[in-house]
Amino acid sequence: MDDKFLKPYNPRETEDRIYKLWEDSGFFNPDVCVEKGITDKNAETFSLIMPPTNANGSLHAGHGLVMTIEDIIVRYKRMQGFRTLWLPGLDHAGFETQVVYERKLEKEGRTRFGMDRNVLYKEILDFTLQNSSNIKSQIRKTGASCDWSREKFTLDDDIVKTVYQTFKKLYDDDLVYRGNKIVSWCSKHHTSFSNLEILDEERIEPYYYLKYGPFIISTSRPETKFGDKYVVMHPDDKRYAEYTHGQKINLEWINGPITATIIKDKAVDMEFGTGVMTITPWHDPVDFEIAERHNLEKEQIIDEFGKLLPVAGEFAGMHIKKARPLIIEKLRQKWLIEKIDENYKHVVRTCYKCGTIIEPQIKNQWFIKMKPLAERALKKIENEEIKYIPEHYKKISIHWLENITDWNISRQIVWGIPIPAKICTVCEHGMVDIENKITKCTKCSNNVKTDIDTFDTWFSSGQWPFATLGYPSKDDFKNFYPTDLMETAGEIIFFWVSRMIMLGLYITDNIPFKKVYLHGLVLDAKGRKMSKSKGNVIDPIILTDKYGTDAFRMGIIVGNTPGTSLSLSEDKIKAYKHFANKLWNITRFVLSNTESLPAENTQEIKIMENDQKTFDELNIFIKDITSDMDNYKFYMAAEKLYHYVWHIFADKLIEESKDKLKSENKETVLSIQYTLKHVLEKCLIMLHPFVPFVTEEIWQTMNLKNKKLLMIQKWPFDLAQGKPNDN
RNA sequence: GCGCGGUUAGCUCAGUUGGUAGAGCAACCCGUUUACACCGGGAAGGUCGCAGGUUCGAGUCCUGCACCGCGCACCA
Repeated sequence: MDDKFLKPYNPRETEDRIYKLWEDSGFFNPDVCVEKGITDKNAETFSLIMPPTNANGSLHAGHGLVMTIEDIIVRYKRMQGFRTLWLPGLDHAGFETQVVYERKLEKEGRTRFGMDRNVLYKEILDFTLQNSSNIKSQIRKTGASCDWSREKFTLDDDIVKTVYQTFKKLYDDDLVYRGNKIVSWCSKHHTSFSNLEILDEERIEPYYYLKYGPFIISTSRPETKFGDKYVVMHPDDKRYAEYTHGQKINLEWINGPITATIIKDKAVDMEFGTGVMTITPWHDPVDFEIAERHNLEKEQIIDEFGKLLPVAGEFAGMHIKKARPLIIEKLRQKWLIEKIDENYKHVVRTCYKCGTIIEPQIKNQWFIKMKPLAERALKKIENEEIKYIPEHYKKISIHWLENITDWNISRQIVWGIPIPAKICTVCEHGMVDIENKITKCTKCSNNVKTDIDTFDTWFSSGQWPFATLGYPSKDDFKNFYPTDLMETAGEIIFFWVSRMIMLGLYITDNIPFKKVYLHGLVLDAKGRKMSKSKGNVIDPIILTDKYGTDAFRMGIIVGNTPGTSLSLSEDKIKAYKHFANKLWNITRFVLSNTESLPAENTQEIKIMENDQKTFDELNIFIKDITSDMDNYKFYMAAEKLYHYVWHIFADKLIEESKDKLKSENKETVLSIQYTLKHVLEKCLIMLHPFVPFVTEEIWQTMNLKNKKLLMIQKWPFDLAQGKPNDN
C-alpha cells in the first residue's frame, strides 16, 4: 500500500497532476478513444456543446455548476462506451465585455466616445485574449473532460463566416429587414437592445396632470411633452363628442402657443385618467403606432445621450434628469399643472446592465421576422422532438414563442461581429453584402456607406451548435449533429435556447439538440442571489482550493434538482470534503487488508454465502444508479452513492469484515477480501463522474489486473443487455 | 392582465406510475488508543399551505383559495 494513504487525502497535491494525466492521454477526444480501441468505432455518439464561457470573465458559481453537471454526463456516457464529444468554447460576449471594458476606460479617465473604432476593437480584443487563458485554466480546475482540441471562439473566422451566411439567407428569404422602427435605447451605453435586455421595474414617482388647452392630460414624463401636437381620444368617448378627428385647436403650451390636432383612435383607454392623451411618437411605442396609423409627424425630442434637443427651447442641451424639475417649475408658473399625484406606481423599463431608464428612439436597424421561425420551433417542441428537463420549461417556451416579436439584432457597439451590410446614403436602403462588393444603392443608385453596427451576440451564439460542428460539410457536423443535449441556465431559455432551436431548424432543417437540461440559479447559503454589490459571491476556485474540486462538485450537485435554484453553503462543501477523505480511508482499510489477495485468477475464489448477498445487493444498487443517470437524476445518484459508500460499505461491510479477516479459515478470508476489493472498485467507477480526482488517484494506486485510467473504465451496467457487467 | 413554479422535520431539499412519510446538515444522548485529525452507535423531530372532491386508500389525481418566488405584457 502506498504511504500516501497514511495521511488524509490531499486534493491540492493531486488534482493538477491527475488532470494532466487525463489530458495527456488524449481520451477527452472521442477520435482518440476510437483510435486507441477504448471506444468501438461504430458506437453510438453522444454530443454536448458547452455553453461558450465569457472569454474575458472568471468562473463563477454558476459556471461551476455547468461544468459539474456536464462533466458528470460526459464521463458517464464515455464510460458507457459512447463516442462522446464535449466541445468547449469561449464567447466574445459582445455587450457584456464592452461594458466591462468601458468601465476600465472610465477608471483611466478615458471614454469610448470619439475613440477610433478600430483602435477600440483592438484594445478589447487584446484585453479579452489576455484573460482567456485564465478562464481556460479555471475550467480545467473543475475537472471538465472536454475536448480541447475542438475548442471554439465566437469570433473564429469559420464561425463568423457561418453567421454571415445565415444573415444572407435570412435576407434572401425576406426574413430580415431594415426598418425605421422604435427601438429600446440605453443613453448610457449608446446602443439599442432586444426586448430581452430590458427589465421592468416598478417605481413610485410623481404623476402630473397637465392642462392642454381644454383637456387635462397626464404623464410621468413631462420632459417628453415639448413636441406633443396631437391630442388623442377614443372615437366613442361621449365626453369629447364635440371634437372631431382632424380638428385644429390653439392652446398655450410649455414654450408658448401651439396648434394641436385632434386624433380619434381606439387605442385610447376611456377608463384611464381623463381618456385624453397627447402623443410623443419618437419616444413611445404606443404613440409610435398611433402616429403610423394616422400618418402623423414624428419628432425627436431627446437625443442619444438623453439630452433635450432644440425643440425644448430654453431647456435644449440639458440632460432630461436635470431638466425635469425645471420644466415642472415652469409649468407651475404658467398655471398649466392641474394636480400632481406624488405616489403614482408604474412600471419603467430599464437597461438590465446599468439601470438607466430606456429611452425609446426611432432608428433604422436590422430586424428578424420571428413568427415564421418560431412556428417551426413550436412544432418540434409540441411534438416533443425536443424534450425539456424539467418538463415545465416546455410550456414556458411555447408561451414565449407564441407571443414572439421581431428581433432587433443591430447593436451600436464595436465589440462584436460587424454586420455585413451597406446602407444607402440617400434613401437609407439596407443591403446585405457579405462579399463587400456593393458600391451603389440597388434601389436608387446613389452611394452607399458601410453599416458600422455589430450583431447582437445572441444572434451568433444562437447558431453555436451547427457553427461549432462545421456546418454543412465537416465530419463533426455529420457525426454529432443534432447534438444529444443542451445543458444551460434556465435564465437564458429565451436569449439562447429558443433562438438556437429556431436558427438551427432554419439553417440545418434539423433540431440542434434532442434534450434541453436547464439548471437553476446558484444562490448563497441564505438563499439570496449572488451579486458583487451584496458581497455574497461565492468564488468556486477559492472553494476548490480550500476543500478540493471533488468536494465542490458533490456540494453543488447533491440536492440540485433541474430548474430549481440551489443554496450553496461552505458547510455543505466541507461535508463532502469529509466524504472524499472517507473514501480515502476506506481504500486504506481495503488495501491494507487485501495485500495478500492476488490480482489475477480471482474467479477461482469461492464466494461465501454472506458475501454473495453483498454482490447481489450491489448489483441491484448498480442498476438503480444507472437508471438515475440515464434519467438525468444526478442529484439522486450522488446522494445514493454517498449513502451506500458511507453507511453500507463503511459502516456495515467493513465493520463486519473485521472479524472475518481475522478468521482461521482461508476461504472466509479470501472471500471477504475479494468482496471488499470488488465493492471498492465498483464504487470508484460509479463515483468517478461525480468525484473524478479522488477516484482516479485511488485507482492509480491500486493493484489491478488491467490498469488503465479510471476515466475510460467500463460502466458496471451493460445497457444493451440490461444487466450488470461481470468483469 | 396573461403565464410558470413553489408551500413536506429547526435548515436545505427528495418523494418515479396513488399503497404505513425520507435524506443530508444542525441540535440531543452515549461511545471511541484508531481504516477515518474529516470516527461510531442511539434516540428525537412532520394533522406534507388551507378547504372541498375522486378513491378501499391521496404528499401524490381533480376543483377552489391563500401566501411566496419568477417570467411575459404598449396603459399614456
